[in-house]
Amino acid sequence: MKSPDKHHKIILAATKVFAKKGFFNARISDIAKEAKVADGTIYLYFANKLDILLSVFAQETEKLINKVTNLLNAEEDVQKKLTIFITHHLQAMRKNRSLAEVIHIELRQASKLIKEYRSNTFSEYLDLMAAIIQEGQEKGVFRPDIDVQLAKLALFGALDETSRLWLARGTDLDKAIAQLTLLFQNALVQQSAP
Amino acid sequence: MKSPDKHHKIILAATKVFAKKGFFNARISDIAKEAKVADGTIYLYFANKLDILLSVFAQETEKLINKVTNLLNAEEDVQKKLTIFITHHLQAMRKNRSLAEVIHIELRQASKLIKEYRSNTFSEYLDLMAAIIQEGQEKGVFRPDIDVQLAKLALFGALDETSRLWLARGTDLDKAIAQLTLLFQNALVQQSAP
Amino acid sequence: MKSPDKHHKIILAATKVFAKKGFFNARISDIAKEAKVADGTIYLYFANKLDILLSVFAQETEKLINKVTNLLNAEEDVQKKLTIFITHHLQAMRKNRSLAEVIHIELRQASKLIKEYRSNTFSEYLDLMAAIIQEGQEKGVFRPDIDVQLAKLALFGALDETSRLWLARGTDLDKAIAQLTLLFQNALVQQSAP
Amino acid sequence: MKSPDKHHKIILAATKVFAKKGFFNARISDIAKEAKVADGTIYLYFANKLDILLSVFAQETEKLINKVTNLLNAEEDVQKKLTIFITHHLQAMRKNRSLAEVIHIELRQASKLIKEYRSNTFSEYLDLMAAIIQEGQEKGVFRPDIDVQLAKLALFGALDETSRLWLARGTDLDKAIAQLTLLFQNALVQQSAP
DNA sequence: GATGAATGAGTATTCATTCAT
DNA sequence: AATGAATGAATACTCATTCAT
Repeated sequence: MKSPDKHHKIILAATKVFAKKGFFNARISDIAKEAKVADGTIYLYFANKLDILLSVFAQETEKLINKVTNLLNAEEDVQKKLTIFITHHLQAMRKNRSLAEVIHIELRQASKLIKEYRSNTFSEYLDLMAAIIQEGQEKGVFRPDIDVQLAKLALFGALDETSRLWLARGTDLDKAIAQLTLLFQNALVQQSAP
Repeated sequence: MKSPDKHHKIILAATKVFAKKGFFNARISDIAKEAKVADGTIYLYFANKLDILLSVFAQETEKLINKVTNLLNAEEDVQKKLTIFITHHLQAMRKNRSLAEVIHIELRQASKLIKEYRSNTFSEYLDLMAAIIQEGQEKGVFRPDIDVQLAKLALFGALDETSRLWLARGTDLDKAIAQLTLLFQNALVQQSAP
Repeated sequence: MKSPDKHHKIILAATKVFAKKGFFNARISDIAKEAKVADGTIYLYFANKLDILLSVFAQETEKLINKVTNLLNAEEDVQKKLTIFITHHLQAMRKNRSLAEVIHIELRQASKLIKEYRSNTFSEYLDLMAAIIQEGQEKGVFRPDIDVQLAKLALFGALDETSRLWLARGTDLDKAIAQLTLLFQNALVQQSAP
Repeated sequence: MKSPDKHHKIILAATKVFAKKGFFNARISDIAKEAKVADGTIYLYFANKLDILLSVFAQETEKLINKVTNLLNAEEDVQKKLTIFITHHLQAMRKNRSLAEVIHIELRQASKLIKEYRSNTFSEYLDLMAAIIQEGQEKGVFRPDIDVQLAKLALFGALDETSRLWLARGTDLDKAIAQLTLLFQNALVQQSAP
């Protein structure tokens, strides 16, 4: 029976190697060495190189979803929920730099290879944002004239670009969290009647 | 003397091929065939494969800068300038789909290879946004508590993510233009005193 | 574990192919086919094409040294030692035509690539000649006014040129052995006092 | 009409480049640049790359023959003739280092390509040695039991090996001239009857 | 004659994947 | 299950030669 332990070791190693070298420049043997298994062993757990990337991504996304869902469920206030999402996303990137690299660089890199690259799991993650915005609109807290899907997209784009700059230049993430929160609260919150 | 015409033909062909296949999966011979020159001819004009990508990117970015600068100079109102930038960027992507692909996929794809990839030229482009925001703040039209660099980043991220979705799903770009304008005007514009 | 057998098969094949085509005109795939392995397999055993040539040369030189050293150790008379060296060298070339080609054509061919091409191992081989000459001088058999290094050089040049002609024209090697022996005995042996 | 001047410039340039890089590593464009002509111009004077090498070699050999023939004709004594040949050969190498490289490295390098590489002209040069030896035998000065062709070969091999060492290590050529003269006089001269 | 831009055949080397052990 | 030696397809780049100007 395939060992879940080995499967995990390979995922971890692959995340590291993909983050460091990029999908195309990563070698199977790099991953094997990092995971301390033989090259051939990898093919007992994954169909091919792309499959490894997809698995890495799916698994990490799953974790993100679970974590942030819990946080959101514990909160009533939609404005605070928005803050929570922004905060958690960027903190998660900071906590797992390799994941950050994999998400916003490698995923795009392989996008030509993956038909449905922003697949179910990742869409679910993005939809957590959509749900917050919609809830805000329904509660009359967020402006009703903003398209939910567009806002979701814009927010994710902003988050992603922010984490890219952090990766590249080591900019201040805490400041970014505060600023993005401010920016999107401004953008979304309904002006209270005088 | 090397023909500028051929240089141009190769750039065009490369943009097309990179957009279609991605940098790593593009073959020099694909580009040569598309440009209707011999493989070797490419090396009379470019040092290597990466150099082609860089040249494509630099040239197209230059065009973007020139075009949008002209449009912005002809406008006084900062809010309208913001609208102009958003509108022009997405329309330029629509007009040159290959460029769109190259910008937001290929550039990241090769980012591991290019140290300063988002270098000079592209930074200049992004700084056009920063200039608008700053001008707005100075004129008292935009909120002063928003960090210019952060806002620039967020806006570009939103634009980029939007064009990505358009590339992937063919979403409605005109609606996106309207919505992003609305969203960022909300986010940035100072609430007038009652 | 890499098979020593395969290493050997590749060396043999390379010797043959280099001898037949020359270093620059030999193709890795020629060697692979001759050795009945895949092209890639060669790179499990050798770093690159030049490394193959060097390995071939080093190994064959080693064999020459071992064989002729044994023969020389079994002989006391220096004049006979000289004869033994000349004889063995040319007979070895005759026995292994490919080696002959590699030694005096390929080695020079690649000499621009190899800094210390006539390095260690081959120098050792040449020094066997020097040792004989020196011993002859010390025993008062060979003329003392001849420079050992020069004589060594001249003798090797003569042997090498002889084997070249044999390769090119198939001249009579046995006659050459007799004649070279005669020539160098004349050249080196001290005239006995009347 | 083809300019003899340009032909000469190319020969000179080729000698230099072949000597420096070796035949296979020399580029036509290197030679063209060195000769200050266009690449294509070379093909107005030579059929192909190998033809250049052959022409270089033939022309330089011709010069050697003419020069040494004059010197030999001015001398009666065969022993002195032998000395003259040895001296002139090594001095010529010293005077034209590039020629030396071309003769003993490049020629062998291309030997697989040239069927009759040691062609007529070069054979003529070698036969000057044979003629000296034969004359010596006929005059009763040189030993009659030495085969003329073999002796010629041995002498050339010794000269060639000597110039190789000079090229590689910068050894003392004057000493080499003296020693080789001594060695081959010993080898060839008939012991005077008591 | 002279040029040099254009050509395109040619090849060492890499690396994902397989499979005998 | 695990190994890692073996495979061989795949490709960026070079350079001798040509030929339109």
